[in-house]
Amino acid sequence: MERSSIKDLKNKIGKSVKISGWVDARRDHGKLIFLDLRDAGEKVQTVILPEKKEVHHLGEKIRPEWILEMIGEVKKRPEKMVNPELLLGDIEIEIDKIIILNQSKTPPFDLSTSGYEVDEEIRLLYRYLDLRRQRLQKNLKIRHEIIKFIRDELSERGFIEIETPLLTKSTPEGARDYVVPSRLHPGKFYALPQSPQQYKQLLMVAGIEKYFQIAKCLRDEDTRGDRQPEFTQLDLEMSFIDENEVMNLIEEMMIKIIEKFFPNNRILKRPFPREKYGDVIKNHQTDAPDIRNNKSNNAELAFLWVTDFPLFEYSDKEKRLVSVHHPFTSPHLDEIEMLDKFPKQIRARAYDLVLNGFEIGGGSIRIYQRDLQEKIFKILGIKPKVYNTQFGHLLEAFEFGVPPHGGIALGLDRLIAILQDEPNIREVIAFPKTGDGRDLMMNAPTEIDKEQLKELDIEIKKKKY
RNA sequence: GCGGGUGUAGUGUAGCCUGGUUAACACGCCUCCCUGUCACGGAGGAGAUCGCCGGUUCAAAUCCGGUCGCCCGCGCCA
Repeated sequence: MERSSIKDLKNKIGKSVKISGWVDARRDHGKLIFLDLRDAGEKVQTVILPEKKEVHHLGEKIRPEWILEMIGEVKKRPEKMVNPELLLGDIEIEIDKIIILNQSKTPPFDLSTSGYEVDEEIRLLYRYLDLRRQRLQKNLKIRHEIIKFIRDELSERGFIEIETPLLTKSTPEGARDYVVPSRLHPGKFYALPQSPQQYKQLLMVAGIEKYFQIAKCLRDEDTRGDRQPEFTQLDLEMSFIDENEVMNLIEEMMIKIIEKFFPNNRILKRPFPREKYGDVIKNHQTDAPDIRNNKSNNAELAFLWVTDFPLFEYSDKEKRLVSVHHPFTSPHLDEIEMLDKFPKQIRARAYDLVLNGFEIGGGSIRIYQRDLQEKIFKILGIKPKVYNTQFGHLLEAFEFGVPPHGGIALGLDRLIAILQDEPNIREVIAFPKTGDGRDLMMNAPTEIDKEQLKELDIEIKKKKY
């Protein structure tokens, strides 16, 4: 007999079915035993009658989270016993046969709750159990659906998804890199990408015109509720466009996603308001303002485009000008001649998308002329020898017919967390890391053995731990 | 690195301010009873050296000092 999915049982009244899954709850009335069986997030009540002696005997020792295969008849419940609270509350399965596929220890915490009340450390240690809870199953499912929608939508619009390397080159600008030692090149290191920025620009040089990727990005910085060492971005880039086309595309997609998956949420303003950085700071004292009328109403979605960021800002730490966005961001064309004299006054062709006080994405129109790119590096205090070593590939590429281009990256974890009304992005990531970047379940990071170190020609200086 | 919060059975909490018998409650777990429950119900039971180290005291979960873990924020995050 073929296994039936619990969600399909409603159409099989009167039929004998085979179901399998986890025991969600057990109510033993002595003679009558009820077992709720769960598969793929759906539950159904099964009844074991006392006259089925052998099955009844098994039923007495079955416990929550055991895995059963059950054969029984799908029955419509008598009027009085219908439970209107449950999706399948008007049917039940009268069990003829049970095979215990596996037993389970008592879980270390309650799986039937939202889970917010449980210490997160133990949830992460047993993440495979934590993920059984309904709330997290839903989060992973909606995440999948949103990402699928994005893929379909962009594909229809002529974008193609292209994978870019994870093992790449460390660059000094921006966040701290995660580095990977090279075995074949002792003493040299790859870096894991903070974003596919340079690759996607090089794809524009390659004539791809419309690229996107659901991309893992890695940054070795301290975490926050909305920051993880590795996270997922919708990364996209287009040729022959301006900032309006990028913003309009994203805006249309956002609206579609919310209408399709979150019909009960209300978008505060459509089209999304666009405000210049200077005005945003003046009016809200932050570059990611929450412009909701009622800031505790999470069903209200207040999108805001922040535009016209400054191109540079002075870094006290580095004692030099640094890029506000990144060094590939194009300045406003009519301000280029001011670059030498008043660099801090130059505005960037950059834009951020803010949702309810969180930056959920940022992008820009890029530089596509070698001269201008070199000039920017110089203003940033990077010497030609250095930028030629670090960015020479990009500069050289710019000499081979580069289309004007630009794009954006959207933080999908943040977006989904906000839409799902979760307090942090860990709730929408299957296997998140702790505040100090550990995976408790896998127990990573770990030391590696001497042989591995030797192959990599690496020595650990001194153990401080 | 800095600031704030927090740590008591498997889980979630109370008790701490104002030191004083067997550290309480809920859920879970175990045993028994129960033919209509659906977070079933009833009876009984096991389970905690109160994060760790030290101090004060006749006496410390409680007061004091130190230390560690976790969470949130700041720095940092092109």
